[in-house]
Amino acid sequence: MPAKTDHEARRRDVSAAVWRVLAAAGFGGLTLRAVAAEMGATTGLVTHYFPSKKALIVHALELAESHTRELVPATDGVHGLEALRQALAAVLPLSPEGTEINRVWVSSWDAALADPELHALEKARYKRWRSRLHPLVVEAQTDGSLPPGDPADLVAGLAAFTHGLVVQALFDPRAFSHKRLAALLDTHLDALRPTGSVQ
Amino acid sequence: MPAKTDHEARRRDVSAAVWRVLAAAGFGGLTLRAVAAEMGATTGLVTHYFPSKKALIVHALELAESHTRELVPATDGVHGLEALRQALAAVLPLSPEGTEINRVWVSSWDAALADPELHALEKARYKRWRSRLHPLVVEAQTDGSLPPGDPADLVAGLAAFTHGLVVQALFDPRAFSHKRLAALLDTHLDALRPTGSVQ
DNA sequence: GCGTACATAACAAACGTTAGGTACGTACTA
DNA sequence: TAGTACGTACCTAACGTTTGTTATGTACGC
Repeated sequence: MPAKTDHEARRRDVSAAVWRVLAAAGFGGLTLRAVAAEMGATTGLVTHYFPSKKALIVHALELAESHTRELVPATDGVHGLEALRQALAAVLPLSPEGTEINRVWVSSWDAALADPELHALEKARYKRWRSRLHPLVVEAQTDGSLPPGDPADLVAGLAAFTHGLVVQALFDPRAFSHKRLAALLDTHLDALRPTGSVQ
Repeated sequence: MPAKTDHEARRRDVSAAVWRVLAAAGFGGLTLRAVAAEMGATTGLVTHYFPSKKALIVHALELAESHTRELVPATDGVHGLEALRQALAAVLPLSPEGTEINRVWVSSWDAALADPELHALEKARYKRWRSRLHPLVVEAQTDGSLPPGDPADLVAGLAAFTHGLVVQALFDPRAFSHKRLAALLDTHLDALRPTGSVQ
């Protein structure tokens, strides 16, 4: 006995509203009432689709991850260092959507550090991100555009570099323009080139 | 007409309590009542020394910065890349205090991104950090242990790398042990050595 | 008639802030 | 030297909001 409304679609509407609230006010400003108001509805609707605020948060973070993945361009035909460069650039706040995602991401860390369950989810998310970068680094190493050594260390370093830039850019977008961010990433990757390697 | 109690000392006591609350519960868990309970006192005491919660937060962030500075070892007799290495290592969560500071720091970003005043303060704090690193980078460039180019770019990249490691380490301290964090920093600095440069 | 989809509304808890009250040391006056 | 006025240091208690959660009600398609 299915109802007329598309449950999954409506749930996505709620998620979208959650996303808009997060982008505007961060996790500290995420309340059921704010989400409801964003939809022009009441808290009853929100609780109807999400049993608790925690569930709302968890789902919002899953949304953030999938949004991030959507920004990564198709790497068809692109290989080695260039594929890695594109994968890292996709994380930088080079577009309004990218900025929005990163703002949500960074602001989630307060809650994620305080709540054990969110902490574990964030830890796993980081690990997934690194394992997506891993094969790209290995490929760049084999063609000589990245130095040898434990690829996991290189991945961690590149993830760190990228996310560190993200944070600085969020707080000072004027000093870290889109152009400069891209240039910083390029220069950095080039600087890592093994000694003797040429373009 | 000074009172018997040392106002400044008592204020520091309150700040210390704020700090302990932040380290344990993050900014999301920072409430006047939690601070008061941490001191075994009431909210009346807290408001007596800080006019508002905002003032409490601002002071806590100033505290975080000065704590960070205290961890930086004296660079007497140390120069060039080694001084830079020490300055960056001081920011890493290599000790319980370092972990505590970084936990507070990272968790402050949610509030700092949402509130314009805190945003400006955080932006300025980042700028101050970079300008403290700047002369060290220049020195390392002149002695050839860092490649030429705009030192500001190198500073931003190194700050990014370090803070990015901090975040990953906070979420996965087992995967990012003290030993590995130090090694990652060392390897990274060495990888940046200009082509042809030797130890 | 029954389950889904909401709105309405109330709940207790926790929040920042504010006001009033008490205790006590210092400073001034007689 | 005694007495009084005053400012500081807090506690107690309440204020009005806002929070997440929950119970109840209503409309409506199957």
